[in-house]
Amino acid sequence: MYTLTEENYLKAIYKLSLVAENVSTNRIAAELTTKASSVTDMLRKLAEKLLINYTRYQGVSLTKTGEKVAINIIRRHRLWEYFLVEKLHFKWDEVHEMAEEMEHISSTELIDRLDEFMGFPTRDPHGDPIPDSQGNFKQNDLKPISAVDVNACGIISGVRDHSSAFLQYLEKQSLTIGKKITVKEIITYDNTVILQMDNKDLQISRDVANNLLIAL
Amino acid sequence: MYTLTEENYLKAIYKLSLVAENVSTNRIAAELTTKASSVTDMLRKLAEKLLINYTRYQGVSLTKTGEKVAINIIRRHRLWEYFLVEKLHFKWDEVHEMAEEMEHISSTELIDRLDEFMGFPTRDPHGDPIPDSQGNFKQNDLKPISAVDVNACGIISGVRDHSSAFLQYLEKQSLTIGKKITVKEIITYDNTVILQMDNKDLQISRDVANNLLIAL
DNA sequence: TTGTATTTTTAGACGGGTCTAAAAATTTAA
DNA sequence: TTAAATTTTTAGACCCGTCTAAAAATACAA
Repeated sequence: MYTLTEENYLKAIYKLSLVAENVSTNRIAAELTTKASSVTDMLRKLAEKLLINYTRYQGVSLTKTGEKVAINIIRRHRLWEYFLVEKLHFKWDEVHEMAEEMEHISSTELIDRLDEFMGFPTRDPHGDPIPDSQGNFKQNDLKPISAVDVNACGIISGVRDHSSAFLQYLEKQSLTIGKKITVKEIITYDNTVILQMDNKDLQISRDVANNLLIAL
Repeated sequence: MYTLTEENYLKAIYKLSLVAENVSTNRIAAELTTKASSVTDMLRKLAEKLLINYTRYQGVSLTKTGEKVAINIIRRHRLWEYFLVEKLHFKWDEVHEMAEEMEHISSTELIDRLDEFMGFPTRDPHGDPIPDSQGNFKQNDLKPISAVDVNACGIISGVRDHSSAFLQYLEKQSLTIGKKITVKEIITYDNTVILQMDNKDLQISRDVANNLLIAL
């Protein structure tokens, strides 16, 4: 239906749309580590196929169709990640690259059967919601630890950074999905955060606090 | 490691090598439904990468490396077919196209884990052997029903034609892998074969007899 | 063995996706 | 409000895999 490259552009635009209404050429180029000129070429192509709204110099947004396609790619990605972790016992920091390839397998019947096989999971191994076959899902309502008040208490429920370096660090500190934590103190000097978890204190840097999401 | 197209060429050459020592440009073109000139271009490229032995006008054969790559693609294809049938409950005539896409997922770790997850199966849903992680497998020693003597008796163990039309026909006639059959008679007029299976007689055409393999 | 048919290769072109370099539009700052 | 900086687009090129048309090599047949 769509080429691998088109799918990757749609996914990138969707992701960026979540943090900014209008997505710029340069943002897309950065996200896909490609050049702005390449992006412009592809935007023209996607606009022609009615997958995005695009006028020169004005940035882009997904059309209804484009959004549907993007959500479907994300569904496939997250279902395969779930499969890799739950069925093949990969660790949560090992699955991203593989899922990047697998998300382009086109059969919807396959994905629906996979979904059923795994019991219709609603969250992937990183806590991100898995859209159902209709594309419906509830967006996470989570906050980075860096944004909550002292004495706030919540459940670790997601990450903003999916890099294996970050995930491995979290794993090592046992800062995994489902853990209950309390924010004890925020050091004003460098925004280091002191957490309590399992009755122990734990220090995390500003960057980590920024990328670790909790449900209050 | 290799592009999708390179992998498809290697697989095609491997397949054709099983029935003819030296594989011609035209045979490959037919197998991949492309043009001879395109094949020539790709052969030069594969030869440069030391995956095939190629001299102009002389046809090609796989190098040791090329064969290893080809067998690995076949391993991936057959493991995914097994997965689709055994875990996701697809029918044996539905899985070929999906597996054609999935065989190009590159991670060997993934394939080895999948293999383990399914208990190291040795045959795919069509009876073809699945190479192990070292690339070892025993080639089937099967005969088409059209090539055995009257009164011969054996177990249906494979097919030569993997088209869904053929597989659906077999399914309908219950001529599936594992069934025990006896060749009762061969009509000399048109080589129709009369089989006995489950104490019932069954007629199959010359073409069907040619594409249905049994272990004696 | 010589001519014809077939197979294979070459030459040149095209589309998809990418790049660099330069031009155009937009934004920011003086 | 004009100049400078930044962003975006265009122009032209390249690589990959493909194609058509034509040339070259090989195989077949009289």
